[in-house]
Amino acid sequence: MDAFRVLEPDFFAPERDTREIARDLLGRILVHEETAGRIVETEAYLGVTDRACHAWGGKRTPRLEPLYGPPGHAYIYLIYGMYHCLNVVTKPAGQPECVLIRALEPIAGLEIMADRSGQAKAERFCAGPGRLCRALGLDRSLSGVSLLSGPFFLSEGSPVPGSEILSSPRVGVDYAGEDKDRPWRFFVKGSPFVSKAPGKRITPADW
DNA sequence: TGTCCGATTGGT
DNA sequence: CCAATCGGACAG
Repeated sequence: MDAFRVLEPDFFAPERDTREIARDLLGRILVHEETAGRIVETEAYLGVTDRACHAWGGKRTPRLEPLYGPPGHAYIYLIYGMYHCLNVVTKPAGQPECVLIRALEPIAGLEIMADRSGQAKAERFCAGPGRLCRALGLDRSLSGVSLLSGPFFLSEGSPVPGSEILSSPRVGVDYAGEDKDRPWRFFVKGSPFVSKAPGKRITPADW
């Protein structure tokens, strides 16, 4: 894992839009101990004004504290009593915006991922937010930790050019009213590792 | 303390 | 299409 160079802190410069960061995270590497994967799918959650965001309306609870913390840290929560979802906090403390990591292309520790995921094909190991957390061994005990150092971190990898990025509405946010259709899901065009086949509402990767 | 629900997944 | 499964949020 030493071969991976950790992402520089200025990746999370205050002036960067969370959607820009969501796109720039594509192609980067997520490492946890002996496993690693290339990010191929993300979603942006824009804080207090975004009905799909956990912090909508300024909601703040113990579980959400990491989301209100410094950028470059993880916000991990348990969903449906059995799966975990990993988010990367994108803005300075007090500004609860983040990027949900939805799929990875496995690149290290494939045997471990296969065992943990119970999946037969590598394309499925990390295809979905719950699956990738299971494959990398991530759970809420890691919520709040920095992703810029330590055994759990983000590495530079190679950013994906805009021409190779597509966007669509976010998945599973029908409860978000007027915000449910915002095209803030980003994924690598043609990647067989994304969580689901691109739907019909694909748009250019803009906002 | 009691009830309700979910940024998912896997099986029917 | 639907059940699994439980922590967290909130009402009382």
